Amino acid sequence: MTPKPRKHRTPKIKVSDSTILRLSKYYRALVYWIERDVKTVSSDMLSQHIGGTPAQVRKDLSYFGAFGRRGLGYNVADLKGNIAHIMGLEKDWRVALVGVGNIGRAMLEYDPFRTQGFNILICFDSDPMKIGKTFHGVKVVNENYLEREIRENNIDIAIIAVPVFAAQSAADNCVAGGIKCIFNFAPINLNVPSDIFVKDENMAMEIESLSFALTNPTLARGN
Amino acid sequence: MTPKPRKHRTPKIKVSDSTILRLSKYYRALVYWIERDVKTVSSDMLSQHIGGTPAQVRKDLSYFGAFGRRGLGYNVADLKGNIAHIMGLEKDWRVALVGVGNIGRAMLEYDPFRTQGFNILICFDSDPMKIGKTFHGVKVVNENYLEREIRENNIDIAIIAVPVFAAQSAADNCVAGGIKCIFNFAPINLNVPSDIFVKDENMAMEIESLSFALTNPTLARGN
DNA sequence: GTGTGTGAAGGGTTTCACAGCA
DNA sequence: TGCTGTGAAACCCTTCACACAC
Repeated sequence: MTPKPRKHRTPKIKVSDSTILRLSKYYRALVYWIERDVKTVSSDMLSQHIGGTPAQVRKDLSYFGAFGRRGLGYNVADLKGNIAHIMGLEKDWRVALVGVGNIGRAMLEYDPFRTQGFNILICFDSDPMKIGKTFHGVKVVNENYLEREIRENNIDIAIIAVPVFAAQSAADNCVAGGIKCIFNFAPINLNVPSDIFVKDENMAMEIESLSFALTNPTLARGN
Repeated sequence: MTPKPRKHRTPKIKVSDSTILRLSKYYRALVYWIERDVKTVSSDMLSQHIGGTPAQVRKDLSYFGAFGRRGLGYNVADLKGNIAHIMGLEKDWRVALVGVGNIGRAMLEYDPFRTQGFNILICFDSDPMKIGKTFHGVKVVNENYLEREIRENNIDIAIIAVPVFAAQSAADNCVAGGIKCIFNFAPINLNVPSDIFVKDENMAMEIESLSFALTNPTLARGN
């Protein structure tokens, strides 16, 4: 009768990376509809909004629970809350930025970051001209102190935005400092223990895939 | 006897996006070895360098040709040349940047871009404070002229780095101007004709997948 | 009737294992 | 012998289709 609060379940199997990325998209779509006072959505609406199929939406969600009501669809606010909880988006994360170059500074200024609980608390660089200065309210510390500062500041996520030649040792120091999660912008395969989660953001790769798509219009597929 | 020049073949089937992204990695690895005067590599070396399996390396390459020599491996310079040709990396691409905000400026300053033949020739913005100015040697033009300028400058690739609310209309104007390839940083699903290749770079999604990985250490998988 | 939740089918990518060639 | 190239097997993800709940 009354809409029961739904608890999400934990899948027995590891869930695919594409499912997780789609959950992010669903989340953004739900925020969009909340702003517009839409109360209920169907898997069909969700799929159209993000560019997918209704079956896939239902499958993705079904890994974590039964959030909808048959014949009615999903309550927008509830589903948003459930996804936020599944993905840990209500939490605040303590983030460190290693390398205050162009990409690093773009991350500092990137708003969706801050507003979603990803707080860059400390920056590192090896350039004496930058050490001691403040960028966007965050102090730049000598990269030599990476391990200690990561540990003492209880950092959850390290963003590595240094040149290739410095990336592996930066990662090593982060790991030594106890980091469990790395967001890596350097176009190199970081060697880390298997319990460390590394997410690569390799702009060069993405760009080159555009070149491939233009060169081979008949071979390339979407994303 | 003499190492014959190998021509690459065109696959009969569409090749997966992950294969293309790995070709980029192989390419980077080969450049690395050329700098170090390594003449020959095996699929095993390649796979270790980028973090994969030897079988996958061979399979990926086999879609495009037989570039190795049984019992010997691959000639580094030849393979680099072949991959460059497959991916169109010897070409120069005419790129337009739509939106000169933080991300846009980071793209302007991003070196791997320029050095690989991706030339940002023109920028667009709607901010009167920016129009007419020059960033990194590139002039900023009023976004209203997007369609015309894209056409007249024969732009191959448009980078969309505007806020969400402006992204769809920017894409529409690019398409009207004849663009075939879009690199989209706005966290929104762009609606474009099916012959337009769109590559999404959604930082928020990537970041949220880190949050998921930290929240569910046992469920998350690599990249 | 409507739209979800899900086992089963289908399709695509990765891994295996070995033939074939240097 | 050593390592590639490649069909076949295994695996994973997506799509289908329908029972079921509202």
